[in-house]
Amino acid sequence: MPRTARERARAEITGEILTTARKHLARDGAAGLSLRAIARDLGMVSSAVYRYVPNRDALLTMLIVDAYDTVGSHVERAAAQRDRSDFLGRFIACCRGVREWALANPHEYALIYGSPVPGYAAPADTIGPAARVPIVLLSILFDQTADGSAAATPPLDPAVEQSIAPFRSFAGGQVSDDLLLRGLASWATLLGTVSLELFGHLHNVVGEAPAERSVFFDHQMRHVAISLGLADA
Amino acid sequence: MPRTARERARAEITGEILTTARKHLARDGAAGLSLRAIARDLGMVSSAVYRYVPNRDALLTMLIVDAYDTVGSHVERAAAQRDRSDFLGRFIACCRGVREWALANPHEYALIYGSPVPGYAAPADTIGPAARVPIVLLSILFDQTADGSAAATPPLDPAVEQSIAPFRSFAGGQVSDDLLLRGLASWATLLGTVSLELFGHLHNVVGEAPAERSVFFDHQMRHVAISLGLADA
DNA sequence: GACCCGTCAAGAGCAGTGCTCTCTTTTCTT
DNA sequence: AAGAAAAGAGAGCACTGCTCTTGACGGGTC
Repeated sequence: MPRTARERARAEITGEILTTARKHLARDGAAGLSLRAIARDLGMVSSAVYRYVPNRDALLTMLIVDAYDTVGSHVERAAAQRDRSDFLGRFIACCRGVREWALANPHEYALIYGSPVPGYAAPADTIGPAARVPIVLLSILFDQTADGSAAATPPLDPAVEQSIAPFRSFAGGQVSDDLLLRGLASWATLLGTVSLELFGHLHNVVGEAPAERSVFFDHQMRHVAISLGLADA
Repeated sequence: MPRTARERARAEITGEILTTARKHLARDGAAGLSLRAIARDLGMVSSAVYRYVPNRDALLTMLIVDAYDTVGSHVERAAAQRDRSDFLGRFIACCRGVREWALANPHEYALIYGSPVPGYAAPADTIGPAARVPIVLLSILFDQTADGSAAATPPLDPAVEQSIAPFRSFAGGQVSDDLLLRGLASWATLLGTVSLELFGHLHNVVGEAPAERSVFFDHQMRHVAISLGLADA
């Protein structure tokens, strides 16, 4: 925690810069994010901002971490409201949580799950926050496996098993390779479906009314849940 | 076709601008696309470019249409190499075609399937080219249905059926609603999987070696094919 | 064949951007 | 109180998209 007045002021101004940046991001998107505009909003000169933020990319990184954290906590909260043994309920809550947050914060979603900004490499401090949502999903597969309700695992091509070695070691061997692969497919379908909707690829495909979009999404996610063995067909 | 010398010159220069823009897009991405840089490459002054391209957004639109067309023709060609009755082969060829093109042209892929550029609304002339790949996929479901090998359609919630009314009318009623929904899920999984890989979300999840990535992708797409009834589990 | 109008290239210029450098002021520490 | 560290302010560089004006060239028309 900050002690001296200077440190307090520094933390405060840094916070204000971040808040303003978030506001600009929500309104104009990542590409429109301007350090000068932020400085103007805060009534300071552009060069002064550089005392707090090394450069534009660093600010973007902070916003990325922030976005991962907000969607992560949103999804964690949504999943926690269901009974732990209600695997299907947790899964659907999770999916809805991602979509709700994405619809409410489209630019933040685009920032983390859309095209990476060119010439920008995500630094290591994003990987922790980025893992929060996948971990919530993975925990369902954990519990499902521990519960004994996971489907019997079919034989897999060794090369396929080998390819997800990093993921298996992350999961600690508590989930079968087959289920891990299905989980990754679910993750891809979830993000794919949200991205299709958010990026405008469902025009003339799914009705525009929010209720239609919701019903469609829920149905698709239920379909995914079935393929995970979380629901009956 | 151009007739007068002036029109010929105009078409030629417009083509050169597009070619150079494509080159810059491939190297620097959409955000780094600069009319001035293109003008420099072509040995003309920046304002002269505006004789041929109304503004940066219009150039982006041309590149978007171009990207949709190249991936579309690439996938069409890949699918056409399989026997028409080989549904699974056509589907996998299609998926691989999308991924191959995406890996070879990451910025183009990001341009059309990643975050939309802020403040930019895709004009109507993109929807035709954008539909080419989905149409290839849809044609497999057409043939599968005509062939009688599509699974019997389970009863669906009327609200769900209603939500995909635009898509159903596009498909002309030749494919069951259930299969259309599964098809959309497949499309989402395909794009989701490619996006995860391309946008760096498979780090520490799937091995980095191209062979591992390929094996993983093929397995996931086979899983999708199963859910479409194109392959046995 | 002469003319004249439309098209084009070029340059200057405006407003904006990220970022750096220097200089001054403020604030904390000794 | 004096010195050091931090912060603010401003000028400046190189770049962007885009507009406007000026001058030159070419091609259809009288």
